[in-house]
Amino acid sequence: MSEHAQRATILEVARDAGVSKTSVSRYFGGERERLSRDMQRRIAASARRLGYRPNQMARGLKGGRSRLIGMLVADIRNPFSIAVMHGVEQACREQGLSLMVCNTDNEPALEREHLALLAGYRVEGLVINVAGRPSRELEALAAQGTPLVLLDRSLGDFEADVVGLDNARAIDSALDHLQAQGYGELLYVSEPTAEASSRQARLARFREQLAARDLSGEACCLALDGNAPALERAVAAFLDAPATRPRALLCANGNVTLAVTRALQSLGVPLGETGLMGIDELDWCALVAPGITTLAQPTEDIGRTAVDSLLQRRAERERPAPPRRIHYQAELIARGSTRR
Amino acid sequence: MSEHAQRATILEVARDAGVSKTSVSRYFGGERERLSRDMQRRIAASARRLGYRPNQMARGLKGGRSRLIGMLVADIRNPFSIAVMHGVEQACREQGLSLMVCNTDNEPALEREHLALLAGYRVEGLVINVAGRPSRELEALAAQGTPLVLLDRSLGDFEADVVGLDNARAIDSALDHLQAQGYGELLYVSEPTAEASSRQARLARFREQLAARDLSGEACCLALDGNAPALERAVAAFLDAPATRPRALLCANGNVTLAVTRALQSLGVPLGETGLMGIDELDWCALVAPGITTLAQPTEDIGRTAVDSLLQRRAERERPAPPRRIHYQAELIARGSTRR
DNA sequence: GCCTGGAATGGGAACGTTACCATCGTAGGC
DNA sequence: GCCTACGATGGTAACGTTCCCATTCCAGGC
Repeated sequence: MSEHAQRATILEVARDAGVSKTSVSRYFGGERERLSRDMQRRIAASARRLGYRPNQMARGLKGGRSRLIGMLVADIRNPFSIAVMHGVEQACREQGLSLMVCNTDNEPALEREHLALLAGYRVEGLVINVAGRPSRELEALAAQGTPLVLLDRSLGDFEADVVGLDNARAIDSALDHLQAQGYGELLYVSEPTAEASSRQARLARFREQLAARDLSGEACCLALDGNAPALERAVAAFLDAPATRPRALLCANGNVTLAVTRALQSLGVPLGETGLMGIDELDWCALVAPGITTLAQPTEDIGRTAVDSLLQRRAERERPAPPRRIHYQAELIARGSTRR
Repeated sequence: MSEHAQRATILEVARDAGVSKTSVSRYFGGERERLSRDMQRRIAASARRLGYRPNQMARGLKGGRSRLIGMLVADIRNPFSIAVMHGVEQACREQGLSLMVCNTDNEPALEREHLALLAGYRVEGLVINVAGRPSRELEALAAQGTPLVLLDRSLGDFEADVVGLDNARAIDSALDHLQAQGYGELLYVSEPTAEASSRQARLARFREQLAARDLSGEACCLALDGNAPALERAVAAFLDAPATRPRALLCANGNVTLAVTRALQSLGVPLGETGLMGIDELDWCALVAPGITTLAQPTEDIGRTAVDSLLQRRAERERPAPPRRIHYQAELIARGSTRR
């Protein structure tokens, strides 16, 4: 291993060990036990001495197995995405797979671009968490047989496995809790639902249950990026309207919880008297004022399950099993913000 | 593009367009302008119709250019890491590079494993943010000529470019601020410094300045993972000790700020009267009680600069330029936690 | 008219692996 | 003692690119 030595190749190792490159290939390709004790020792010694690492590019080319999993994240700064990604990463590592993470910043153009790149690397599976309709690229990948799993949101009528939260029951348990705590006038705050099925599911369930239960309230969808004033106005309007029962706000996800908490603080509204509750558990929910009640998603599990699902698809390859939908239950973490 | 069609190859496109594969290669390899108008049209049409994407594996193999950048992150759940990663990712995209992110969860074994994998993919550059001494793997990578850049922490006497915070001046401005606000008795809280140069630099500067200024105080280093009680005891001891001037806590990074805030809350200590300040700006610092004063790092810039540095190294290839060290200034965000 | 040169294109040999198909012993069944 | 079969090993042809070196064509200088 001199100064600017190129990486050693399988051929050099083979020569150095006095064996054929096939044997070296077998050694590193997981067929070690097929080799004699002696040969194993010699290969190990040579490889170690030369600092040999199998070239994954060559491997991927020849065998068609890139050992790569791609992940498309709509917003990498969302803690939920990070937590899921952590699960995905662990599962991949356990399987000897590497992960390529691409952040689309919610831009469809970036999404297509990244998808094209991942396709170029011939990823063996794709974990996807993006907005919008399925792009040409995605359809090509699917048609080509790349295992896909959608995180949190399904994609139009696109047929693929989905792993996420049981949104209906999550909303139900939120409402159960709020009702039990005596809140009767609700405002549900969400980001725009147009492009994300999970947001739609939550919103729909909220509306549905509002009618079914002894509750009144409304929902409000708005984009959060930078227009805090709009949100503040909406919250203020809700708080100023006449009401016969205690009021509470329900936030559709962590981003909303952050924005709403800011708005409430800016309006000087004390939490608890006015209820506040959010989907997604965040680091700081325990720290703000009386603590913010949340519904925690089992993020790591979701990530791991996504990878499992991918591998299963790959295993049953040509079999056209119907799309699986795996829904996890949220866990209620009650804190002061829903205690009057 | 039939149901389970394999991806088209360059040869198929060439045949379909009635040209040679060299021409197709040129078209996709960024030598488009060398081709006649007519040929460009024909290739574009065929490629589009067949859904052709250059196989990056083959590219990487032949040309030795993987178009891949690797990033090693010690703790992916640290918001600082995420923010930097976002910058890295943007810079990579602008350069047409893809990013492979590996999380080491602060485990040296995982670090080696991931490094080996990245080496296998022949990454063209490596952004590294990990603890500990340089591993064999890392040294091999470096010796082989892979451009490296260290994030936030330097690695023993390992020679490589470093991008991070100007730790000395960051501590100075923290102390300036605390002093100006009238605090005179300080507790500096850090995670163990053994394996991270930036932690060492901050701690050393703190101790040094304590002596140089009219301040008294001490420093306390402890592991945060799960032993909240220990931290709580340390904080309580500081608060109980007799003092002639107002007390303040200075947190070495975002993790510490989170843990200390929890400890203070659990002890029922009001912020402001007891000062609190942290390095790293976090989503929720404005939300907790009177707001927590922070020193914000220019995370995106740090990430982008890291990639720039990598590219520059690659450009000046065989030239043995001395290691560069780029240090950014932190920005003070004053809030209620340091107002008496 | 011939030679030079550059622009447009094509052919073939790598790149480092793996998969398939030999080849070689040698132990065991008859 | 011979044939079979299996276990251990090796040789070689792909995989899909890029890069180097032709080749062709035509414009322009002498």
